[in-house]
Amino acid sequence: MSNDAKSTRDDAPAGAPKRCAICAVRETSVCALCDAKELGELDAANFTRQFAAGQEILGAGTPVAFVGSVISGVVRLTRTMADGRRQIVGLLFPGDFIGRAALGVSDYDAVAASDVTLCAFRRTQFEALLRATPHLERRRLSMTLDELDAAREQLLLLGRKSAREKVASFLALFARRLGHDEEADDGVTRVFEIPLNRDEIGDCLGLTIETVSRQISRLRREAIIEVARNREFRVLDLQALLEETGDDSDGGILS
Amino acid sequence: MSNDAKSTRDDAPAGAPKRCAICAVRETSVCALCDAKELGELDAANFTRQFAAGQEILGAGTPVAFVGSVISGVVRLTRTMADGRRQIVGLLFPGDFIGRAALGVSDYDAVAASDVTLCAFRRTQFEALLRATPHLERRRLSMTLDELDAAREQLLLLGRKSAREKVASFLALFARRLGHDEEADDGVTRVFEIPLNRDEIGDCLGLTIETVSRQISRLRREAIIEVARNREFRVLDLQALLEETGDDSDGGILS
DNA sequence: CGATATTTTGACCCGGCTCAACCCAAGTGG
DNA sequence: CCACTTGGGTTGAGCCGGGTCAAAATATCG
Repeated sequence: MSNDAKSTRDDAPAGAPKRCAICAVRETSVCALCDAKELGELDAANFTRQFAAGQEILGAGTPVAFVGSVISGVVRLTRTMADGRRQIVGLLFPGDFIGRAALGVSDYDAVAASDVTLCAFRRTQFEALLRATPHLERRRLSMTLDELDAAREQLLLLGRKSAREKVASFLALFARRLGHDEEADDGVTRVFEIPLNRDEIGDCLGLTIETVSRQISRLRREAIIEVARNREFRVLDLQALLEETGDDSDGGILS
Repeated sequence: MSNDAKSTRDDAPAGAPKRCAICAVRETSVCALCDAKELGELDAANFTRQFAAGQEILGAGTPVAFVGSVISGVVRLTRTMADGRRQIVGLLFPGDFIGRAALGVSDYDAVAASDVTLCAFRRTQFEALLRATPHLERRRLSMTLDELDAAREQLLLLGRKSAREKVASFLALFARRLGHDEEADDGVTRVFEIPLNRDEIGDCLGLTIETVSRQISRLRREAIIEVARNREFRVLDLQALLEETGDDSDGGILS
């Protein structure tokens, strides 16, 4: 249960630097457009919550007490059918916002895929802040439109891409969102860790665990990627990986 | 090209009832929360545009000159891959909003599926209105979140449902959004017209035209639906149709 | 190091795709 | 008025990509 999560509200002494000012997702989160005054109001209302990997953050059909920004870690949003079939309908990375302030319940589960730190607000309080803070609502709208675009991209993936294209697209997404470059003797290698097991990757891509595994094995055999300890990926040939996604653009991954 | 569309701006005499006040989508569109004063400002800025079935409203990668609400008809949003594979990523019904005010280009095509009437605004002007009209931005956020939910529902459909479940879900959607009841000797029949051909239905559901046709034929053989002139559907057994969708809830279709 | 969970691999199968023919309604022109 | 075309839509036959089932290999953890 989410009740196990740690909450902290360590009040900084007056005059000390505001926590918001040193926030890791200051530039990308819902408060990105806020000025110093607005930031002060948010700073007074928020609290930090920690979730361990696998812990439920919001449950489908259960009351939503809080909303907030992902500071670190990855959250997965899951829809489940009556007979157990599952689809991961969203992945939230640092800076992304979780929860719908105006609604008391959620349609899907939100689960911490890795250890997650959240900058949280009481739901009803955040709703009031939204209305009182134009920059906040504007940024929230813009982020939601981006999320909608991402979801529509995923519709194309699920509806029209082959298993190989799906897996390549998925790896390219993580390379872009979580990857960092590493110097190798034969060029640069993009390295990242996927905080999902094969089952969960399958639930993202509308594939079975076996098909995901086979496609990853094949990319590895072709020396496009390397995999260590199941979840650590190294892209040896980014160009080749992007060509396998079926997309015409690189999604902004090339610098 | 969209330039062929008819535009009208028939200025009403002062004191005459504002057009917004008698708008068919007054309660559901982006201006649903606006008060009389705000409505007056919108009324002064909007203009009506008509599009014939099949006409392009916005093209992927081309500049967006205007945004607006669908007054009547259905608009489809399409993503196309380099090799021609297509996915319909959204259907806009009366009341839905088309176009992203803050962005000058769109990622997908918007095409009139049926004859469409749009309540349009110049893009940059609407962007200014958004900022000046809190009720407008709030409603736009709420509608975008609803669209996101719908897109995620569709992710589950594309990723995890069988062809039969996909087609049943699709028909149930139109029964809910466009259907009207008709008294029959053996109970009520839900009637609607789908403004898409089999090809386009396939592009919605990630299926081929043949599979769509086979599933429709099967539902017809089982006396769950009737089809006239290819696009006119009558649901003879709504309960049975809903059971074939694979969903546990009825999506609010039952009164 | 043993125990357990996860991943990989192989063999086989089936739902939905491909390819091809046919149907049917709505023009169109002789 | 009818032959011919044209553009969906339907139906059938066969195939194949990805699912299913089973077993082996590898990680993780106490």
